[in-house]
Amino acid sequence: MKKITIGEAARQSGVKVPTIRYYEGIGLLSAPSRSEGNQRSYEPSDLNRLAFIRHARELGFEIEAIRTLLQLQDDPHQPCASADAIAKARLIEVEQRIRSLNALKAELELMVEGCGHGRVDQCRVIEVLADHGKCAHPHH
Amino acid sequence: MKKITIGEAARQSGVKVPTIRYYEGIGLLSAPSRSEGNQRSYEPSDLNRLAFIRHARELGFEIEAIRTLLQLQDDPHQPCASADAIAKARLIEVEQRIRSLNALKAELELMVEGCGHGRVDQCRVIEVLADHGKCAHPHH
DNA sequence: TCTTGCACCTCTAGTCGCTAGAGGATGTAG
DNA sequence: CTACATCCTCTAGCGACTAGAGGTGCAAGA
Repeated sequence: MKKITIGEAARQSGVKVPTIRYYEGIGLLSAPSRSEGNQRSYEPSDLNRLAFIRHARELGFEIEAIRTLLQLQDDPHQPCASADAIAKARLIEVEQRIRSLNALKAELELMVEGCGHGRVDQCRVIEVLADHGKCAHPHH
Repeated sequence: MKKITIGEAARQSGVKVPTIRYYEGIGLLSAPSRSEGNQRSYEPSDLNRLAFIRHARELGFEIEAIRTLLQLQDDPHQPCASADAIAKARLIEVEQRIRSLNALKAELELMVEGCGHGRVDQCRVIEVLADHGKCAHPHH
């Protein structure tokens, strides 16, 4: 149960020091106790919360979504419908993003393949950018 | 060859009015001539440039990359190696992004499937977030 | 004990690519 | 002439940090 400095918490959680302070500032993390010299001193249990946030951020959840998820975690007797809804919404976002990135990928591949490595006036990269009609799938 | 107001340019190019002014402000678009009453008045040829920018933005190119691409377009005798390099770099970015989003998608699907729609203390969504080790592929 | 040097503190400002709003001028249709 | 839409400039805000200035705390070596 020994206390941890912010630097140690950063190392163990993988969340950077200024980011931890930022999370505290926006109320995502409650303010820890302080040492005599006014330095933040964390409980080991704070690391769980930090890991939770980090993981959720890696999965692309927005801060406000994470705020809700943390509140749910704090009150385990609530129904988990909201958590489910947040995750489902995120899944749909990700699926859409993948679809649109796949379209972009196809477009970029055509551009790059079509580049004859000559001069700009024969370059398909520039040409396609200048004329959307030359896209393979012009509906992006 | 008749002149066009900013609103009309916005309608025809699909770039919003404040965004056109913003592009002018950061020097992506050269300042157009003005009417007697100080209102911007565009040439039809400005619409091409606007369309180019819009298309490049849709493909996810950053403003600085677009700035370079526009310079290349303005000087068609240059070799197109830079354009090619920019497009290739963007392609690699997109491919990486797709890979990482596919990993996220798998993760989110597991979370959502595993949610028994009961209470938070049995919810896989919360559980997985709290413990990265429960991920299917913990290397994100 | 002193000093070195890193880690910590707060605060402000910057990043990117816009977007929103205030407060006022211009242009056009009836 | 009067509405009303559109235009103008300017500043501030968004999300999620990141960077830097200017100062304090703390542990270890000489």
